[in-house]
Amino acid sequence: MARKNAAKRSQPFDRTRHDHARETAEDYVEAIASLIEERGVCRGADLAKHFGVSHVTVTKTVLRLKREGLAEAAPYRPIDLTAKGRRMARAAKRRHEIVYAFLQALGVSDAVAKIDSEGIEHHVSEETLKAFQRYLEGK
Amino acid sequence: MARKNAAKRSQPFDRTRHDHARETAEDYVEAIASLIEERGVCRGADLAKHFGVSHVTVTKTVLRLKREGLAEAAPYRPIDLTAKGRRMARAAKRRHEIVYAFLQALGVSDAVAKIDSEGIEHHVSEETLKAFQRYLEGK
DNA sequence: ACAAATCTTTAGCCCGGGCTAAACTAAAGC
DNA sequence: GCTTTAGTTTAGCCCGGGCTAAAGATTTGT
Repeated sequence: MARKNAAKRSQPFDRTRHDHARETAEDYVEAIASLIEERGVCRGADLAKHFGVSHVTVTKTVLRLKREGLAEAAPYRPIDLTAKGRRMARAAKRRHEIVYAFLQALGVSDAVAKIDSEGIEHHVSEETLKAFQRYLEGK
Repeated sequence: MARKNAAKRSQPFDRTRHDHARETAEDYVEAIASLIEERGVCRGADLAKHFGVSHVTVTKTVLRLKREGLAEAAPYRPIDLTAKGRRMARAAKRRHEIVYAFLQALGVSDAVAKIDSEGIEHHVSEETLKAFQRYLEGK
């Protein structure tokens, strides 16, 4: 993903070039958490079905999550989240829910609100999220 | 970017796996159009500065845009958009402006609205955009 | 007109996230 | 217990979008 402007890059905390990887990680930990909640365990095949990608892609991505200390799994065993992964999952879920409820409150149909909220959730700052919440409360 | 669910993939028009590439293309044509408008021509170096990436990355991306019939440029010459590229740029700009105005109207600060709208614009459907416009008009 | 400065391209690398094919492990059925 | 079936991993490929280093083209200035 292209950085949006030069200013951002020259900041002290020069953002990683891999926003996209972060988004994927958020999607995965969120999905893993929800699958564990729903059916007790999360298997690679479940994730493959959930995201509509091949199981091989899932394996590779989960490998990265392990590398980054977000997930853990013994070979051929179900996937679990680390404390860090669970924290990220909770945060992502919260954002996701707020965005989804907000779009619905604005009059967007459920189906479209679902799709759009999945795309939007990774791009709303805390400030914007607060604005969404204000709207939700004030209506 | 991971596909969001299996359903979408099993649709007749199985969406391309490269949503991300489309977003980049939209950002680029939008930037190219705006640079041409501002200063008459758009050079690779301008884009590099605008996105905060190396000029080499710009060259590669512009090559892809040419391949896809969105941009055109003779070697060592300024970059121009094709009719198709201009159409995409107009559509992106419109979406961008609506999202930006909407966030501001919701009470988000200008700076944050600017950043968030850049991330969000690629993920709002026409239906959501309509809802944003309704809110803008009705307030 | 030529030298210097600026801009662009090419070559070659990295990683993320897709894929298929093939090998391997674990679970289920008999 | 052994075989089948289901799930997982490994190998090896593709493309997008980052990068640096080096080479080539254009513009500018004297």
